[in-house]
Amino acid sequence: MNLKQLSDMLALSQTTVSRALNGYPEVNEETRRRVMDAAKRHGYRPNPSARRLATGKSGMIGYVLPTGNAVDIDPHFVEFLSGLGDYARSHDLDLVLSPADADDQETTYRRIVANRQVDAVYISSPRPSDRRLALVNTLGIPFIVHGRSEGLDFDYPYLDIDNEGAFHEAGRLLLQLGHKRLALINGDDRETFAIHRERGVRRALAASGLTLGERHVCSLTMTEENGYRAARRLLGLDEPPTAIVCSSLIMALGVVRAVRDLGLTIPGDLSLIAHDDVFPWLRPENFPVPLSTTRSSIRLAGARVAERLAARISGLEEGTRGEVWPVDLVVRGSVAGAPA
Amino acid sequence: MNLKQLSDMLALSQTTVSRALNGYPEVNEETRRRVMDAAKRHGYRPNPSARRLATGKSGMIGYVLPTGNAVDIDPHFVEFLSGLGDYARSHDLDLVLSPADADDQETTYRRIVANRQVDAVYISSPRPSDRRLALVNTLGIPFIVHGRSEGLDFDYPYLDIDNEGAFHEAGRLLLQLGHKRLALINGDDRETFAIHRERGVRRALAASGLTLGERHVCSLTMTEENGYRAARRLLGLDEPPTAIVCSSLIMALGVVRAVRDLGLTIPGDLSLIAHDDVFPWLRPENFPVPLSTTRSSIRLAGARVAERLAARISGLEEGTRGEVWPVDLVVRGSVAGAPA
DNA sequence: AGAGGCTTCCAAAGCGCTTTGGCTATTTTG
DNA sequence: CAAAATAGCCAAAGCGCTTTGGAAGCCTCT
Repeated sequence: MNLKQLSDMLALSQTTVSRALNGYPEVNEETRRRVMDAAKRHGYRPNPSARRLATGKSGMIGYVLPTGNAVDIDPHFVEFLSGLGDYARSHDLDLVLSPADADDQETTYRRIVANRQVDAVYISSPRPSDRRLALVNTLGIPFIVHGRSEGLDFDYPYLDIDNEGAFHEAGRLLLQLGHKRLALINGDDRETFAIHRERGVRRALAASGLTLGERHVCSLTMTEENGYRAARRLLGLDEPPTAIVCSSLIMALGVVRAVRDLGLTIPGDLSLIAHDDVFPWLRPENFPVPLSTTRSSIRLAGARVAERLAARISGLEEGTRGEVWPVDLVVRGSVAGAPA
Repeated sequence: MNLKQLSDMLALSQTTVSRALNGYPEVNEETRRRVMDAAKRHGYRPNPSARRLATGKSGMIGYVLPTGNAVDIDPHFVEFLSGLGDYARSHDLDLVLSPADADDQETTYRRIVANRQVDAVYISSPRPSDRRLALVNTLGIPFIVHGRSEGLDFDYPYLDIDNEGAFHEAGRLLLQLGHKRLALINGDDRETFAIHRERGVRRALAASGLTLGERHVCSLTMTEENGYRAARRLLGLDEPPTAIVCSSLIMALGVVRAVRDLGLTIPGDLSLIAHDDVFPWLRPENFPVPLSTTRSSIRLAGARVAERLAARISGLEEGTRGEVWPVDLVVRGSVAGAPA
């Protein structure tokens, strides 16, 4: 059932039927009802390929997926996707993932924009002066950044959480508990979120006249193994930290294992706070010692990004508003006063 | 730069240019070279919307993503996606995720097929008599199933691992070590993979004249918390198991925690074998006691599924071949002889 | 009563590609 | 050597939609 058949059936022109269906004003309400009724009865659905060719709009949002043998998509992605899907489902949006060589994403961005394959894109894990942002900005496709960049000479729309604030709070709490030697086990410090977190911890320390020693900060991809290694290294220092702030629950697993291996205890010998993105399959309250966390649902962020993308596509959102979500600090058993 | 401009520039018809580019035989090789050369020089890329409208082919593969508030996409998905992306990237395939209400995926399948939005789809986490398979089979779109169904009256192409064989081996090893009371912590037993795994364990026990008691098998979604709960329950039984086979590394984390909570040890009091899908961020050799596993890379499966989908799209693969990968049993410190 | 303005509809021109059917040389065949 | 086959190219007809530029009919003013 295509437009021609439907309009023949109604003894109307394709023009009128098309307009009736798309809500244009220049059609009699009575006629519109007839058309919409017939369309529904016959299960008419406009062919998206044709519509796309005519309008240049695809009804899809895009994501360039960095791939490569050395590239692992991290598990945060899937949670974000859950949220995105929640919203997209109820708004008939599809998501197209365009795999790209991690070292050359530009070609792919150019392709999907030139081909009008998607109406909008989102970008995640941005870095300072991220070239992708400059690119999509000049390409002129609607986009939203999940996270933030820095050092760019233009504004852009984003959704981020207050990473600096969260880790500042975490640091402050530990200092209040009398800890003097903090350490930070961070994610990849080329990404802005990691930079912000480090900044937050440093700011907390500075307020107490302390600093974060170079040897007291680790930046690694967020695996259990890296958490373990970082903790072993930190706890093997001459002046080991009495408290650790950690960027990921998965790394925290490794930290806990390292502490055990060394015969130490949490929070007796070490206080631990980690960031929790809220995975359904790994919850901080279920750690051997319930884990204090800075908590922010990445899934909700996914839904919100989808919502804003949809708004931008339909022209409801304009400008370059940045949205920053506060982060909860949830105190559980893994923190205590500094050991004497 | 579109086809018309390019053909004008070459003083050829659109027909000839199109054919030259698409490798049709009725064009002089000399001409073809000229055309391809000019196309490359001017960066001509056929507009996919137009091509799709004309041919009905989209160059994309589809996946219907079950979503909903109660639905979590599990982290396996992202690893599978990594593999899929690896292959897709080098073959200019995009993946479109169509979010659907988990309880009504049929509508979405029908839509993407009717609209010719994708050239092929894959289906994951199949169940016995899975209606999705019957559906896509009758809809006539090329597809591959990751996993297997059962009880269907038609054949279909799939890629699966030998879940039954793997868990049979795991069970057999434990029996050889003198264990008499095995337990199974499984995934959702509505899914075929879980059924196969249980079958494998039962078969191993049966060969020794033993059985798997009802109370010795748990079927739960694969979270750390569920692993913990299952283990607590099992180890609290009158005749607790001396060995557990577990369907997931994430659940195994919970098992390990439960064992610790109870003051027991692995492998002294309990032997443990888990299935490892090979996540980069959680490795069995890094468990407090290195974990024995049945191991199969879900990422490689993703790449293979993409490869076969591409082959089916281009007509290189036909029929209903099922492909079953063997699974390695990797023995590490978490198994030992049964306690006296 | 004629000009101007709405309302409501339509024919036809794209959008950029593929594919059908045909045409002209050139080569092969009986 | 005429007939048939082949190679190489082209014009034009789709694919199914949106949108432009009217046009007819009916009011409303002045």
